Order: sequence, then structure tokens, then C-alpha cells
Amino acid sequence: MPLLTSSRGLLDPPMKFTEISAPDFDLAKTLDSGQVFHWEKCDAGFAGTIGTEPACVKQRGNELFVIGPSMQKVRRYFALDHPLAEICASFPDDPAMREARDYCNGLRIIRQPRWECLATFICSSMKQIAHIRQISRALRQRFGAPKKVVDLVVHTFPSSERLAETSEKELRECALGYRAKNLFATARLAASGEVNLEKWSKLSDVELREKLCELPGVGGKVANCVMLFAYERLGAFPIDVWIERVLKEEYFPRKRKVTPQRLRAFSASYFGPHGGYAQQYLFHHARKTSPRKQQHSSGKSGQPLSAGPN
DNA sequence: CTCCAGGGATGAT
DNA sequence: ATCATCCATGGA
Repeated sequence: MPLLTSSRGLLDPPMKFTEISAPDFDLAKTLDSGQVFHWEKCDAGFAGTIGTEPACVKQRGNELFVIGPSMQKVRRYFALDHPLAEICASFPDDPAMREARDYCNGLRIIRQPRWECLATFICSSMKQIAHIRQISRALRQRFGAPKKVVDLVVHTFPSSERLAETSEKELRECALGYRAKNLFATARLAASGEVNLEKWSKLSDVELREKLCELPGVGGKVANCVMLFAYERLGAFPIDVWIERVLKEEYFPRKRKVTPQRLRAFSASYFGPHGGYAQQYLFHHARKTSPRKQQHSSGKSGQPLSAGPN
């Protein structure tokens, strides 16, 4: 077999690409919605891993072009089987929800590996998404396994066993800060078998949340993220600072004290059986349309020196 | 420079 | 039960 070498044309006919029909799916939007943090842009597509397999994924219209994992694994990872129209139709009918639903067309909640998702969200506390991505990259590059896809190298997320044999100090060198202690402790629990994340998949929502919250560095918010993004609990409704603002402004206008408990009770009953999807749409819409966003630069290169204050 | 981020754990009211 | 404080770090 001839090994493929060097670079090929930018838009070349699918040679090695597997073509997958993906209607009602927006790859870029899904990967940029703050649920997964390791996919990197690469010419007109994204490079990353699905579990332990390297992958390169591009989208043209309703077609997905994939190098790496099998079609079945790709369809499962990106949750192409979720009945998105049905899910969106189950959302409550109010202005904020309608706007978010229109904005987030094709955004799907994907099925992430349990440990990878849990570990990443332990690192997410009081961190901006840009920095979570940086932490994920550092952990992968230092402790993950390099894998080649086409002419790129991507890294798998390190197993709990691998992280358990590092040290809190080494983890801190990945800019984890105080989160290093929690990640290390949780990694040791998972690696020792004292906790088995796969077996937890058969627990009820309440039991699963309880178990997750026993882990160091996991509270209600992170537990709900892991339930939603790694355990297919589509009713789980994580409330972070963004969602808290949205809920207060859109559903509790000019109230003095809206307690977290009140917000939790409201979100659990109001948004229906797929509340997690509703939450993700509200989150992504709020984050992407916030006036405090995307004014990173006007030119292509900043001016390092020109009469600066000194 | 200041402000803030997909929070959690702990201890005091 | 709610509130206050601390925890590290870096992007905007």
C-alpha cells in the first residue's frame, strides 16, 4: 500500500475520508459551545480525538468527512441519533428560549468519555473557556499518547491511571492551580477502582449526582455537566455564572433575592425532560451574543510598540 | 493595571 | 439553610 505523503490540495476529493450523512448538525457550533475543549481547527475542519482514536472531521452542508474512527463511533460521539427536532419542540415557548433555539440550530450535546469529561470539568472551576482549553491541551501533551492523523499529531486524554502516577506538583505545572489537588485525588480514586465511572451509568439521576458530588472538586454544577455530557442525562441542568444571569434576567426580572435553590427548582420543572439541551442553548446564545465578547482585535497583528505608556 | 471566569470546600451566622 | 472567604491562574 502506498503511504500517503506530503500535502495535498485544500479541497481535494474525498480519498481517505469517510462520508457520513449528518442532517440537522452543526459541527463548528457544537465544538465551540463549551461542552468539549480539545478540538483544534485544521484546514476547514477540526482535529482531535474520539476516545483513544485520533480524528479529523470536516463538514460541508449536511455531510461529514471523517478520517480516523469508524462511522459508527463518529455517529455515536456526535449524537447524530438524537431526535433534535423533537428535543427542540419540547422546549418551553418563551422569547428567550425561542431566540436561543434559533441561534443554536444544529448544536448537539455529544457523548464524551466519562473520565475525560469528569477530569476536564474538575479543571473548569472558575476558569474561562479559553483557559480550560489550554489546560486540556497541557494535560494531553504532557501525559497523553501522541497519535497521528494525516500530517497532524493529536494527543489522547490521559487515563486516570496515568494521571494517578503523576503528582500534584506536575499537575500544577499545567496551570491547574488549586484544582491540581482535586484532579489528582479523583484520578487516584478512579485508577484504584474504588470508583468505577462506567458502572455508575446504570444509576438513577439522583444516585449518580450523589456519587459524583462525593468526588474531590465535584459539586452540583460540575456533576450536572458530567451527567449531561458524559452520561446522556439530558435533563441535567448545570447552572454556572452565565446561566444564572440568564435565568435571573429572563425569568426572574427585578427580583431581590433569587436563591440558587429557587433557580434549581425552577429550571428542573420549567425546561422539561431535555432541560440540559435547553440549558446548553441558552448558555451558548448568551455567551456568543454578549456585548462583552469578541473584540479581541481589529487588525491582524497588534502594535507592540508605538508611543506606549512608559 | 483591574476584573472575572461553565465553582468547591470550609467555617461562621 | 444562607453567607463569607479563600483558593491559582491567565485572558480580556
